[in-house]
Amino acid sequence: MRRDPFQAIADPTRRAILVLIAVQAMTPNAIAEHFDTTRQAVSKHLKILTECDLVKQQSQGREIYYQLEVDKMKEIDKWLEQFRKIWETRFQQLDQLLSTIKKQKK
Amino acid sequence: MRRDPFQAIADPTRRAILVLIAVQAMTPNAIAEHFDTTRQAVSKHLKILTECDLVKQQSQGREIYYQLEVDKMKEIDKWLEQFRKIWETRFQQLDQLLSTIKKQKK
DNA sequence: ATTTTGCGCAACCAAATAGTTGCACGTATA
DNA sequence: TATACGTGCAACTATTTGGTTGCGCAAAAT
Repeated sequence: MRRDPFQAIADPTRRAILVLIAVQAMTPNAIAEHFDTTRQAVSKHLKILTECDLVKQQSQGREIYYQLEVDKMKEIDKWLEQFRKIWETRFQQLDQLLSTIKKQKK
Repeated sequence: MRRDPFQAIADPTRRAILVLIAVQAMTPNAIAEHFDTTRQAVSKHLKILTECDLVKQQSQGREIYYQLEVDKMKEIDKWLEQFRKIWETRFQQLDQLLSTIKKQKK
């Protein structure tokens, strides 16, 4: 089974769940109340998110709180890094171009 | 049809294609040579990437060069932004904790 | 002790997806 | 002009995915 953070954040509901529990840990039921879906559906999403370490569980009595595991998000950020370099370079080039035009005007 | 950059980068082959053409624009055939897959499969991935504006085409004779559209990557980066804030805050907190311990040692 | 609540899990279903094969079309080359 | 090449696209298949329903189990409430 393919299970990586990229595949995990492909689903809009899962992205929303991540944003939601980033603020504070929540139970599946509490999460489900925020969306137009059932607890079981949320539970499945949480399972996927847990399997790729984007969230972690924390039992408290019969309730299970899910909270964001921010470290795994860095993996996505790390992959983006290489592209960030590109757009920063291009921005610099644009910047240089603009300042060249500016100088020519003077 | 769901078509957003998050869903696009969920596939490892598509991520590899993006990295590949980030360096320089390439034709579908040239891209396919880099992977253990057929041209048609690559073509399908390119279609998806094109549909969500992560790449753009540039015809040259009968060849079609595909190049990275770096701007759309920023959309993913923008979403990550909110989590980056979290891990930076946590790092600061850890940093403060460490310096507190350091002071106590003195 | 019995009922309710919160939960995970397995079975099932419809829709989406990755990949293959075959074809059509325009561009080069002979 | 005839042939080869580079490509997109449609049809088909196997697999995956998101969602639902219906369990069973353990903790809390009655």
